[in-house]
Amino acid sequence: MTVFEELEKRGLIAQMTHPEVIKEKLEKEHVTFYIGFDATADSLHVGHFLQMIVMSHLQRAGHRPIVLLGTGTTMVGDPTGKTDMRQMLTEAQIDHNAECFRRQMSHFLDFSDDKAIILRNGDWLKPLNYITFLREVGVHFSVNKMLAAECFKTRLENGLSFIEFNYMLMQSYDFLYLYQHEGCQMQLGGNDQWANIIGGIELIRKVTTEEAYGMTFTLLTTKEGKKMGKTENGAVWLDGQKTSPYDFFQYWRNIADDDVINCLKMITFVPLAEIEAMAHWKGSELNTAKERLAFELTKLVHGEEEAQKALEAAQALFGTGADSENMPTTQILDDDFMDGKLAVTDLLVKTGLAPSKGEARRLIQQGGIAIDDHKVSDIGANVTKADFKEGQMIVKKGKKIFHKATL
RNA sequence: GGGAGUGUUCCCGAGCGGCCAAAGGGGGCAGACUGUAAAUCUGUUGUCUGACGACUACGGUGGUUCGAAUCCACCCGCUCCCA
Repeated sequence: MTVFEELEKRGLIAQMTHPEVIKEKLEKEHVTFYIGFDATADSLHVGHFLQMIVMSHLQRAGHRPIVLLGTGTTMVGDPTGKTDMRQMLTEAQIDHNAECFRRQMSHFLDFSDDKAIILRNGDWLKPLNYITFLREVGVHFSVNKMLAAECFKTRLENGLSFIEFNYMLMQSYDFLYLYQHEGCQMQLGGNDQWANIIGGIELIRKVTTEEAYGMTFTLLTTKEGKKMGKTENGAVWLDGQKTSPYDFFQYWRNIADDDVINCLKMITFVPLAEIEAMAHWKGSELNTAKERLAFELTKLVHGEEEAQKALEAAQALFGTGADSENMPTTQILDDDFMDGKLAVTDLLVKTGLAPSKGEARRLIQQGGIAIDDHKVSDIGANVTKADFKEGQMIVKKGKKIFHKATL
C-alpha cells in the first residue's frame, strides 16, 4: 500500500489541489513538504496530533517534512476559526515556545541528516520591508477574493483587524519562500487552512509561473463535532509536566464509543487490518479498543515505559483495586498538620483535587470523596499521620480520579 | 469626524436603586444508572466559615445616594448607521 492510499484509507485526506498529480508524486518522488505551526503555547497539544502523524507517515515513505514554526506569523495571529482576536505574544515567549515544540516533535519525526528540518518564518518575515512586501506580494492578492473566503466570513461579522487580515499574505509568502529556497513543493495543513494554502499556491504561480501543491487533512473532531483534545480544564498537552502520562492515557481511555475507531485510524499507526477487526466490536467490547488507543498514543508521546506504567496503573485502579505505583502524588509536609491533624478539606486543596475549600466541602457533602476506599461523609473530618498506612493514602475523587498523598 | 447601541459571574444571556453572589441556558463537578462509554435523572457551581455571617465581584475611574450591576460624568473596548 502506498502512503497515499494509507492516508486515504485512514480518512486523513480532506482536500487536494491536484489529486492525480499529488498521488503520483508521493509514489514516485521524494517530496519536500511543509506544515506550519503557531507557537502560541509552550507545548504541543492533542490538536497538533494529526499534523504530526501525517508528517510521520510521509517521512517514513521517504518524503521530507519541513516543520515551519510561526515565529513571525504568531505575532500577527491567524484569524481562521477564531472568534476573538488573538492575544499578542512577546518575542521571548515565542522563542521559548518554539524551542519546546522542537523537543516534543523529535518523538514523531527523525531530524537526523536533514531528513526533516525545522525552520522559523520569523527569520524571513521579520526583515521584510513593508513597501517591498506590498509591491512584491501584496499586488497579487485581490481583496474581494479574500473577503469571499469562508475563513473570513465569521470574522467579518464581528470585526477583523487589519493585522489579522494580513495573515493570509504572510502564510502565502512563507510557501513562496520555502518553494524558492528549500525546494518545498507542497503544503499540508488542517482543512481550515485550505484558503491559506491556496493563497500560497496562487502566489507561487503568479511569481514563478510554476505549480505547487496543497493537501489538507480532516479535522479531528468528536462525533458531536467538537474539537478533540479539549477538556474543560484546557487542552490535553503532550508535555508530561502539563498533562501527566496517566492523565493523558485516561483522556483517551475515556473517549466516547463513537470516536474510538476513528481515532485509531487517524492518529495511531495501528495497522488498518487490525482496526477493521475492532470496528465490528460493540458495547463494552470497545473498552479493549479504547485501551489500545490510549496505550498506543501514550507510547507515541511518552514512550513505551510510561505507557506501560499508565496502563498498569489504570488496570489496577479500575480492576482489582489500589495499586498506587504510578498515581499522581502529593507529599504532605509536617507543617501541614495542625496539632497532628489535617482537615480533609485542606488535604483536597493541597492535592489539587479541589480548587477551593468551598468546592472541597461540596465534594464531601455530595459523597464524592473517599480515602483508602472509605467514603468521607463529614465535612469536618480530619486525617492524622496514623491514617497514612505505610506513609501513604489514596484519595479518590469521584469515580475516576485517584491521587496519592504521602508523608 | 457625527449619530445609535453595547460591555454582567467559565461561556451565552436576563437583570426593577434596596428582596442580587445576580433569572435562564450551556459547560463543569458530584450522586444514581452503567462498560473508566453515551443518553437520562438528581444535586451543585465566587472566596473564607461547621453554621450565623463576612468579604470580593457586574469594562475603568470618579460622582449622586442611607444604599448602585442598576442613575450621572469622563475614559477604554466592541457593534451598527452616516461621512
